[in-house]
Amino acid sequence: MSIHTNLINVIGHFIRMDEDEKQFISSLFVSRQFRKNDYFLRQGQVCREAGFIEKGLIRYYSIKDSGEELTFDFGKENDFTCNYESFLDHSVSRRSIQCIEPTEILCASYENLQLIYSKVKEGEKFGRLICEQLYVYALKKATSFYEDQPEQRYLHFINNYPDLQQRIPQYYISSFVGVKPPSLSRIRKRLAM
Amino acid sequence: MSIHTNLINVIGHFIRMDEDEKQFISSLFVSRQFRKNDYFLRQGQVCREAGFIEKGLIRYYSIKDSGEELTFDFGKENDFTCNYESFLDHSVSRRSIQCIEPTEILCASYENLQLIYSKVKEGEKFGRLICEQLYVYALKKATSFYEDQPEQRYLHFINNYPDLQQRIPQYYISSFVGVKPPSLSRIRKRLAM
DNA sequence: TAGATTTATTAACCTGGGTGAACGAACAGG
DNA sequence: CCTGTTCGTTCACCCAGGTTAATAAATCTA
Repeated sequence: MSIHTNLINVIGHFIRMDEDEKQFISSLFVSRQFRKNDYFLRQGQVCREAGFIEKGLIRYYSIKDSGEELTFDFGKENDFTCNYESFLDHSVSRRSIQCIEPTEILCASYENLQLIYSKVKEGEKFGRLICEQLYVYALKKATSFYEDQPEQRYLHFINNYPDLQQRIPQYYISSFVGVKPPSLSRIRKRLAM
Repeated sequence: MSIHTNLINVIGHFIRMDEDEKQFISSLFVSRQFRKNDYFLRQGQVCREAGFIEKGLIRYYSIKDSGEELTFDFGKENDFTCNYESFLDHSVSRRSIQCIEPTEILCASYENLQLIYSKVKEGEKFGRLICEQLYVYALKKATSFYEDQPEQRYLHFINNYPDLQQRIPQYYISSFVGVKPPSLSRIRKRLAM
């Protein structure tokens, strides 16, 4: 019986598991393939699965009242993904999760996730640590809008994700940074000089 | 033996407790009095207590490299408070929590909080729900910088906290909204017309 | 209460991002 | 290989917020 090595390694950064538990956790995830532009989650749906990105690249976005698309995050290999709020309380998602490359995601249903929490020794701890990590990340994101200019946010992006810069269209990046495409062009021009 | 009524009521919004548990939880919190401008937590310290604001008003702020003070949140009666990151892993806090009114805070040490998690039936659930609430709030905050103009963020502030507007100096509010005081003045002038 | 300090507003000027449009490059599909 | 589309950049113009400084109002405090 095969095991999802990357997934187990990443979970291993959070908690300790014995071999049976690794096998058990692995068995709760099923691999799904997505083509470019396919959706892992669509606005208006309820997020019923949590995912682990085995390969590929996704973006999180929402649509403003004005109709404007807003890309506020990306996910790549070895990242977890879901709309956490929607996943937790089965509320309708206001955000979409779209693959911007051919992507393989290991998916676990809400019920299977609960099995990890209840059956695995440190399962509850895993859930809490994931939530704490999400919180710290969201807080950092909010803080960057207080503390940094768009130029600095762009620099953070290319420093934190040097590989992603090549794989993501500029207009997704500009949205992520919080400016419009012409402005990101100007920033890039300034930095190049 | 007296019970912290407000505290227990607020916790009651998250979990169910029997009378013994209410009494037990109450006993883990000790009341502390703060004068205006006193600190619940100073930048550079480790946050060793979580608090419940019984009465008064606090602000969260950090200092930018430039020396500029940045007020990014407020807390008022019936809110919980701490620097969650620092509290959880005993890391040094980069943020300060200061009372901007005479304030009474019911305080529980890290160890006492762990007692709630371990001894109270739904204690773990309480911890998780608090974390989820923090996450959702931080995410909303980040989102508001993507979606809203300063004017809209100011309007959200006065709609969400109509009572606080009178109790907080303008230059804290302007910082919270993400603009400088002259700009908030202009926004207020625009709105008044 | 008077004087000192802090806070809020206003003005003038500057800067950086938004907007709409044009252009060229890259790309996809037939 | 050509053609239509998409994407990134650039331009000109506009506008909102930043900056600095002056002033007015509110608050402390002795």
